[in-house]
Amino acid sequence: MTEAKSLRSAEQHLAPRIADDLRRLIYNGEFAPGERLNEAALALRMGTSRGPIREAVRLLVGWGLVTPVPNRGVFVRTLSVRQMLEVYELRALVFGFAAERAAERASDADKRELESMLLGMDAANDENDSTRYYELNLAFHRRILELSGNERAIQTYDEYVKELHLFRRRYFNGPGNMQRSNDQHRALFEAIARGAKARAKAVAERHVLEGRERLLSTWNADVGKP
Amino acid sequence: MTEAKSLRSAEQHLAPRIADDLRRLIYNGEFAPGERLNEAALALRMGTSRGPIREAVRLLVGWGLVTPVPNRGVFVRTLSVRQMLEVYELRALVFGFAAERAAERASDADKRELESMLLGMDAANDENDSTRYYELNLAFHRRILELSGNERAIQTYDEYVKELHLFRRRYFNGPGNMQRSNDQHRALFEAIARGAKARAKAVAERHVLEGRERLLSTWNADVGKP
DNA sequence: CCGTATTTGTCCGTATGTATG
DNA sequence: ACATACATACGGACAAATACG
Repeated sequence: MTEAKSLRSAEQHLAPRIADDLRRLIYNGEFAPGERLNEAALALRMGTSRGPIREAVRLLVGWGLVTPVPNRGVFVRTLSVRQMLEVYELRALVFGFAAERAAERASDADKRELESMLLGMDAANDENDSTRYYELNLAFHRRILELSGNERAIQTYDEYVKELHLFRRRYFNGPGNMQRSNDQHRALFEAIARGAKARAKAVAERHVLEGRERLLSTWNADVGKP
Repeated sequence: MTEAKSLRSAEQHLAPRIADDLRRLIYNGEFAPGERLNEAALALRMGTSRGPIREAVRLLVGWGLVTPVPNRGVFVRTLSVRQMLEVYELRALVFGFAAERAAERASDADKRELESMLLGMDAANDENDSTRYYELNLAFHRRILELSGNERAIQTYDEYVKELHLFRRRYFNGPGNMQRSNDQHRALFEAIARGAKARAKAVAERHVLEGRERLLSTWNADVGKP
């Protein structure tokens, strides 16, 4: 439902907000991969005209969530397994880089913050609260990216995560992997905490790549769509 | 001058072409960093209305060449030295990754192609043809990216190169560095040719990072703008 | 193979917000 | 502080192209 607009005037810059709404709708599966987005229908749904819709859609194109086809419209992007593997490789690369830098740069306060996130994930794990675990997991990774001190790296990483999100919803991590994933988080934290940059980098890369392997095997068990 | 459009009708999909024209204009310095892009003026210049201009500008935003300011318009992005250093680090990372993969995957034909590019750069160097050297240099790097077999890596790399282009025009490589740069190319080629992936990765990373250092020292000698 | 319907691409008028005198 | 100028944001209409029957 996405609370529709009620204010009539003083409502400017609709496009970015509409783009964010659309992003959420795509993540939630309301618009399935491969589906076409109808400008007029979206305009009606969002209670606006086609202008802001078009701009919002262009933003989604820039984010890689939809692909435009001339004179046909835009389609929710379908990430092939091959493409997903590619993005995972790059995500591993950037995350490894960030972890290496974080090991060099993290302050004591930063380390305490990371540890508290770790504890939170432990708790979420015990309570089998996969949603909360997922959120904390995202925040943990992002914090490490921030600690790299490289703003552009954060941006790149976010792009990858956004794209993988298209897949992650379908092939979700089972609860069994949650514990294992968090063990790796702890190993990564300890490497960062003691400034072992080479190990931090290796552990971080491996962590992402193992996530990739899990998803891949889940998919292989499925023999789902290409 | 960028040959203006002459065809009047049957010309559709203006936005992507306009965006590409604008990209060239920015690269050529016609629009200086920090300068504001006026929609109406651009529409007049391109011989179209403001609609396609708006969309083209949004594409530029997605490419990171311009930054939008609410109710103020878009401005040609000014890459700070810090930002440039960040992008260089990431470019080095991706290039190192690609070189490692290329060392594993390059066929004999691929290797011959790389070597011919190398010879072309030698020739351009001898003739002091920096424009041709620059083109071949770009193609050489790009070919290695392609050999990585990771399409998304190519895309990411292209993004970085586009952004750095904003800077490269001002702080251009002197001819003295051309020889040294090509020596590194040769070392990289040899590592790829004999499948030494670890060395290929290291050489590739160092190559980009040394380019970064050169640019940095050029800038330090300048004490130019932030 | 052709006509029709639907959808995207384009254009321009109007409103709103910011900066400048 | 106020008025004016100016640029973008939005809305709706027209034109072109594709898909379908």
